[in-house]
Amino acid sequence: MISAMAGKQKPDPEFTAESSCQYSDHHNVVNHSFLFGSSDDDCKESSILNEFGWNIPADISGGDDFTDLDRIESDYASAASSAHWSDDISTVEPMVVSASSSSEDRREKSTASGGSSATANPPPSDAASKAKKKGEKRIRQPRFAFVTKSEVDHLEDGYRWRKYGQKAVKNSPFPRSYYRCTNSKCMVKKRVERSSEDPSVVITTYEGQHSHHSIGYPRSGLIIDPQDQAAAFSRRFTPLSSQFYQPRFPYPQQNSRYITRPPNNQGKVEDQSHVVQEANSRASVGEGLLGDIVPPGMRNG
DNA sequence: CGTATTTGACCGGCGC
DNA sequence: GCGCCGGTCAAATACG
Repeated sequence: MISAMAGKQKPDPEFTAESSCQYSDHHNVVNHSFLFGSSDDDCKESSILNEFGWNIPADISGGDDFTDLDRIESDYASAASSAHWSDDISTVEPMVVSASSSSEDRREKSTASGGSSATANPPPSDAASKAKKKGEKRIRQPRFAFVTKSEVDHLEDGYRWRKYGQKAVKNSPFPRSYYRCTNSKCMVKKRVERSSEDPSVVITTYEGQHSHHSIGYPRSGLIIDPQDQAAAFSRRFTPLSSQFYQPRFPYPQQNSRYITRPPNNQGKVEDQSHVVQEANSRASVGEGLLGDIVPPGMRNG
């Protein structure tokens, strides 16, 4: 993955979801656009579209069939520029990306030296493993991303995630967070970042597929049609309201105007909260966001 | 005390 | 070869 990303890091300054995604917040929900991609190798251009491998099938756009990339970009740009939002959980914008190869887990615990300079004497033992890993080409898991209008960064999806990294994003005041599924046998990862241009928008990228129904139910991995995943996400994905989850914002909230809402919006808050509760209840019964993605027959849970 | 998060260094790929 | 960058690691820390 690193390689795939690194290849595009130069154009990355144009990594602007705002300019590339379409959404509507007219009434709390949602234009589903599904972006299926191809491999990263096909994504040589500069926008998030390319990183995510935007490619939209016509049939599952929830009423708006975005089969034209330009249309998506322009639509989303207009939506973002207008920056009018009626609710903090208004939009889910799924995208699917298939990536070709990855070297991201090349080191998976290969060395104890890791990175911390705190370890005064990092054992150079990783050289060997490095050389070994070097030849290995990782098969990258399919990715699908959402552009979600939400005040919270980390969206509840019924699975538990452990944060393993955070990086500043170029040309963005907001960091990107990296999460891994807490299930040790599950290699699913996700990235969460907030759009720099429209702080009300959260971009969540999932990579891989859960090999378990819910926490603690391992199962052999299966490949599922990414379209199904996207469809499932579009139905299920719900930002977790601050009523239920109040994440820490380690970064400056200069755009906090998007994050807090006046008390006179209680009606809307109430409206959204039930959605969140629904999401939470699903999680509690082990459905999870991916419940739709993992067909019942494939679940162990 | 176990688990999750923070955080700075490290890694590998790419462009120059 | 060097620097940049996205992604990852893992010790330190925070949290329950």
